[in-house]
Amino acid sequence: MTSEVQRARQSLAPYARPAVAVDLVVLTLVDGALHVLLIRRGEPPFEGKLALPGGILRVGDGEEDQGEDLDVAAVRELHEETGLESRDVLLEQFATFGRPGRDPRMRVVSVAYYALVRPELARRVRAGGDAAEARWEAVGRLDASTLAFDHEDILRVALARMREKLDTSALAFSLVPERFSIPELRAVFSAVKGEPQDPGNFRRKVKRLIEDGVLEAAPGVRRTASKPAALYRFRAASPETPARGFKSGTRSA
Amino acid sequence: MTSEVQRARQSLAPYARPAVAVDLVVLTLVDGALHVLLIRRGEPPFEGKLALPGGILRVGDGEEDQGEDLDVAAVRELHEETGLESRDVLLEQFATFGRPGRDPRMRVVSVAYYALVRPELARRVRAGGDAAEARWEAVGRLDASTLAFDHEDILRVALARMREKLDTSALAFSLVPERFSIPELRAVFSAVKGEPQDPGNFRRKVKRLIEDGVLEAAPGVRRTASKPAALYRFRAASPETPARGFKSGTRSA
DNA sequence: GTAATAGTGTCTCTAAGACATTATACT
DNA sequence: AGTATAATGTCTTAGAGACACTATTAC
Repeated sequence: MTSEVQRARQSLAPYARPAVAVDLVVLTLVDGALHVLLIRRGEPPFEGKLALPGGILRVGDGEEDQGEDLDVAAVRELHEETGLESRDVLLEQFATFGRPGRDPRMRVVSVAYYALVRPELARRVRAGGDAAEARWEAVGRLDASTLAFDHEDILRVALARMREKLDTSALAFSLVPERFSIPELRAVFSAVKGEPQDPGNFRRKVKRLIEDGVLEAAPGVRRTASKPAALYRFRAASPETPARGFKSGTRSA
Repeated sequence: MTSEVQRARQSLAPYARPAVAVDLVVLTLVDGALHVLLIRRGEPPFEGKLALPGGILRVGDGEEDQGEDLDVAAVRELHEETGLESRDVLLEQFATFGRPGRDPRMRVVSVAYYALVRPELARRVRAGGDAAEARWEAVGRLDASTLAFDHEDILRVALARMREKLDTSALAFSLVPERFSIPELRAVFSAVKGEPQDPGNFRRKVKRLIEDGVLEAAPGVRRTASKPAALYRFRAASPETPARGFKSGTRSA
């Protein structure tokens, strides 16, 4: 047993290897509801079902050229399947899925990322992207067994992680336009948390972020069905004052 | 480009594959300080350096037999290298590391887990485990470049994730004895957060957990250098009343 | 004008932080 | 007796939640 472990670390080559893929949970907000980008599968397995976009990690020859980093693969797949650039989205690894049998063809370990897309960029995806069959589906409307593989699990874990981080990171600002109104930001919180947010209380929370320098007023107004709303923007990280999201810093004097 | 992606999903076989490993950040508390289990490497690369325990994922033949799940591999490695059983520890996947070149021999993608070990079990590790060279090292004393591969990164990410979850999960209860005193639990918080916790305020927080049924009084006392402390235990999850950690539920009436 | 919603203000309650104080053990 | 620390209590402040209310726009 000891020798087995030691041999494993000494010489990795003789072991059978799984395929390693990168899968993407690409999310955006459409009309106040979370939507996920899905692709209709054209071949078995799961032919005709919807699946998360993704692809195989490039590993080069594995020795001299060890290939691309996981994050690079995620960026590449995102670009290939949506036309989006990495600077346009928040792309973050959140979990890895490797249950035997999750792909009936062979053992596949999938490193999963979520990609948060601003609403104004989401419209371009079908036109610009490579994947002609890509489509946005409302997360709430997906019933069990519409997704291929274990992609329903992956989606669920992505949403759970986002819920955890929503209040303590700058995540929400990647789901609104670069210049956004407070009601728009509130819609993100309502959608991700799955319950409406009180307008007054939410506004107060955002106002604190402005006082703390996390957000700043932006020119223009957002026209709505009634009274227009003022705009704000997320203040980019600077070396002295690193970017913070909700609650990520002390609010001392 | 489109066809490339489609071919990838249709036929995974022709792609070169990385090795997939499971690495473990095994942590415990010794004298109020976090310690991580490390193994002295006996062969290149990084001969003589300390490394996280871990091993290669078993994938079977990859077709008929697709091998073991990632979590199973983590449990197996933990047992092989420490003798610990999965029921004794909190084992949780937290991130995956795949930078090209992180292992000079070949492309290796490592799925990383942290394993939290109760102090009373930690002492058994050297005697019981397979890895005779395993040793506990104080996390605070590790200086850069003592660890092999990118294991310093892995350790850092593990600790960061634990800090995030400490207040919102039951994680802390896996680093104290099954029956623990409030000061012992406070030591866990102090060690993970890296700053001392106020005794009075911390006690008040724990008392709320007792009122809420998360913890319950346990028989006996913990003897200390001065006044003995009362003991408590974490109430196991039940179907009706799922287990909660710090703050993981509403504290309503 | 009316409807809708942006934006403000108020009241209550919970919890965190910074302590001071008391109680009970070990030496 | 003296020391250490478990355990309790007090005061202040920040923030969440539940509202009522006002202001400004589109129609």
